[in-house]
Amino acid sequence: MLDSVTHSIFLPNTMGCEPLMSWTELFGTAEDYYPTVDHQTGSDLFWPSIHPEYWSKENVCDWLQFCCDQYKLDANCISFSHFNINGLQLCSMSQEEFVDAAGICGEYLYCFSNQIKKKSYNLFYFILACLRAGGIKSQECHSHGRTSLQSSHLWEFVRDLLLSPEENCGILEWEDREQGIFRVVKSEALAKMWGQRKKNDRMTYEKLSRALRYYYKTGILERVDRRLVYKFGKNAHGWQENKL
DNA sequence: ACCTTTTTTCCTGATT
DNA sequence: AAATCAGGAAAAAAGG
Repeated sequence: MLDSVTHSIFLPNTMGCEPLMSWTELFGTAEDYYPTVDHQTGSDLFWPSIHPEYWSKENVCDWLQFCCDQYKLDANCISFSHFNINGLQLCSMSQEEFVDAAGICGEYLYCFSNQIKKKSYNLFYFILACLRAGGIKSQECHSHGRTSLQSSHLWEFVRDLLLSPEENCGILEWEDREQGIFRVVKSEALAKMWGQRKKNDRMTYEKLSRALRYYYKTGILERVDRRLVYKFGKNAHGWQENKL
């Protein structure tokens, strides 16, 4: 039910970004659903609970992740590096800049960012409710203080690591940026990090690489005959420098 | 409850 | 010799 409704926010009429009016109409007040929502819990700053202008980079990431998840935006058309910014910067982005950074998704993101800038506490509450209903996922994302987007698949994890120098710390390295060829520099570290992500402390590079080999079949990766070297295949997206 | 896809685990054997 | 690569098989986890 949430899905159908929320979709209608984003996939409707043209480019126009008219404000969302009907939250209470649709859902009742947020309090009806989450009477105990506390929008300034001690430890973690939930991004929905603070005005976007005050968001940290992490908050922006979480917001982006939320949008992708909740509105089924294709993360592949989003240039993550463009969103390595804080809330103030996010708020000052024009529609053109959103489109630059995220193609067609940028229009929706622009739309949504406008909504949250506007004020609409009901909207904040609604988002918070979605996050909580969606369970641990987004919260974990927070508690681990991740600065990159969570992605469920191994190849996306690898890709995002490749794309975020901060977290990468020399674990992966581009061999040929244009062709999507990369090398695993620290195999054990990679396995450990993937294990962390999956909450599996028994992960090893042996096992991780088995999973990577399965990608050859699906065209996510292509075989490179060098040890510890892989190449993104035609079915992998979002790794190119100038994507869209 | 069921089904599909992805990932994990384990293994045998080859290669570097 | 120690890592890595190759996949088959099967089980578990995830997602729908």
